Amino acid sequence: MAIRDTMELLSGKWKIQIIGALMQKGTLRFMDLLREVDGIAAKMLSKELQELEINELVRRTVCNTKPITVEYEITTYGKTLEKVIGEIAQWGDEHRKRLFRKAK
Amino acid sequence: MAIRDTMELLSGKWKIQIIGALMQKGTLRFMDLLREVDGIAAKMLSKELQELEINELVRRTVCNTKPITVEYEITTYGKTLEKVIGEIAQWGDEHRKRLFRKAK
DNA sequence: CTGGATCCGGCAGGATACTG
DNA sequence: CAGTATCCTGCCGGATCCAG
Repeated sequence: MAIRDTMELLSGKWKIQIIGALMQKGTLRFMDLLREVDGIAAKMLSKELQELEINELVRRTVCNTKPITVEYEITTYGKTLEKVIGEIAQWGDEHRKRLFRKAK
Repeated sequence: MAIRDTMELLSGKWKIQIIGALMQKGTLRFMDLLREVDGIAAKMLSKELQELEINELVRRTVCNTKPITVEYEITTYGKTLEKVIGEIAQWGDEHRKRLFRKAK
């Protein structure tokens, strides 16, 4: 089933959020992502980024600055996920509004 | 972040697939879902369905037949997820095609 | 700064058996 | 048929320390 394929690529607690951050902000360094994706640990960020890179959703570029910095950005292929993630974000947004309405 | 809200509701290995099945087929009984959602165990199906019911994405109806049967269906609120899940399924579909193209 | 190595606890989730 | 109870396991992911 197609849904399984998608969810497998996006498995893990953080991948969608990472992609979401990169989609919003464009190119980001490791440190930026660490700040942007709230609550993630360096090890997890590293691991999730590797998996995203393997699946060609994210491109990793090492800059020979001193000290080394690394930039991450969405690939053109990764950008095909934009619609999906956009929908997810939007739905969550309206879901929140709904909860707020019910609260009072 | 909105994405977190969405993914929390849809957390677990099976929820999206369950919703997907219900979206396609309409109302389904427990047994039907067990067959429809390939690979899921009864315990998991039961648990995920409960969580979906709590979040008002799915409605549970007990029919007093003999023996008892229970029907599940997407709520109108759950149907607002249609676009999201549709996008996921479609993307997975094209992702598969892409993999196939690269394979040869 | 960017990560790899290690250690570790919790819990998601599978198998099986049982109940109303 | 529609679950619940129980047990067991892997591995996800957090904390911490180390290295280039």
